Amino acid sequence: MNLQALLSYFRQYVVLSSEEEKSIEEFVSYRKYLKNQYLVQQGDICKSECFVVKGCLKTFHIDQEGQEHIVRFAVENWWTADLGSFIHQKPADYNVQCIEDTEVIQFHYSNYEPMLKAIPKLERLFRIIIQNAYVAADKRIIRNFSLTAKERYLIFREQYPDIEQRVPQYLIASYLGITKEFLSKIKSQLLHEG
Amino acid sequence: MNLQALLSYFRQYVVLSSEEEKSIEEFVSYRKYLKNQYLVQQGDICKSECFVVKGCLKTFHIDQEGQEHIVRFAVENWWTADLGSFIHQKPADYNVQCIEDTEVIQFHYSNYEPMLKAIPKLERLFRIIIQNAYVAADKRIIRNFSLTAKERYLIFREQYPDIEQRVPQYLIASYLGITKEFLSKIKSQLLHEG
DNA sequence: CGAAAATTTGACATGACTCAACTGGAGTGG
DNA sequence: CCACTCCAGTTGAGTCATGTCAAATTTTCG
Repeated sequence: MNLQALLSYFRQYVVLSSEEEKSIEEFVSYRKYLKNQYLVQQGDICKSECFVVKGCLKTFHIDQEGQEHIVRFAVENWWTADLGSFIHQKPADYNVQCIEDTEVIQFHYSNYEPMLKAIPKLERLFRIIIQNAYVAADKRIIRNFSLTAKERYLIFREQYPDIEQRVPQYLIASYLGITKEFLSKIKSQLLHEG
Repeated sequence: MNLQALLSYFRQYVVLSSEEEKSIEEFVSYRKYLKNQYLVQQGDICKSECFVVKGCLKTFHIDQEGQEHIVRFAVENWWTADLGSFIHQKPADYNVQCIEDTEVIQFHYSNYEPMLKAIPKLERLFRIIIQNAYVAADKRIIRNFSLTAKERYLIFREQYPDIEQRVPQYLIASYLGITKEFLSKIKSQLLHEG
């Protein structure tokens, strides 16, 4: 099992001893998924939190009308799963599905508290990671209120140029909260301007 | 300085020894603000994270067009400030202002890491609190995409009946991402239905 | 090459916004 | 206790951003 990607990610936030690094291995597992496979299905209990080593996934919610809404994407070095479901072991609000063949390092719910107990520094690590995610989510809420679809698209393109290359346009439209048709019109408008 | 409100809030999440509880006192301060006073101003560096003992505040962002957007409200037993600004000591994206006379327990940035060092359990505490806030923010993003303004208003009313009583309607409209006029129309429509 | 998936385009519909006028308290002061 | 102002809320007419639906086109990939 190759945990290098995870360990170097961790090292950005906390200093781990080599025993601690070793011990992480006991709590996690390495797993490969194929394109279109699901890691989490809405309504199920989310059993594992996943760190993406390779690949690309989408997290989406299906509403009462049966419409899909992309909540976020995940690529290399991102976390994904349904955190709320994982933490509280309640039915998931979201689906998580591979857009490409994907490899993840995951830890199972039953290992979560034991791992935190064994390596308390990880409390800090996860606090920082979630903190950043929270701040970003808050900003996204404001952007969705105060910016037009076109402005949001331009920001997305700048912020995640890599993701734009890897995922189909209709998923990006959904992430931005607009229809695929309207995004198409925005793009053609941008072309005919400059 | 009366920290009971804060301590009983903490006890929901972690078990603290009486020494630890005592030690918290060294890191925090108690402060009163009057209605309309600001705790944070957009552009300034946010120096303190605040726990609301009594009162009500709004967090809002002013966009390029000069329009205000309510990000959230805070009442008793909630935290408020600009977390992103606090953590990274960068200019704040948000204003935080009292809607009522308010009393808070706050800890200064310079005490943040020392406090976490002195009482490592608080890493866990803050992880859990922020985790919950993050999960809630994510859900709000989805709601804003998949629900109409009327549906969002009904959910807000159910979720925060207390807040609806305490804050003027035009601020609630802004929180919901709609204009005050449109919220007024929604309400009259709800009246004429049942 | 052919079928399925993704994207584009156009006509029309609508939810929500803007602006401006009006209503109705809640002070305030004379 | 009336007159005045100020602020929040309401209402209506017209507009705009974005959505819906359906058809045409392009791309992807077995």
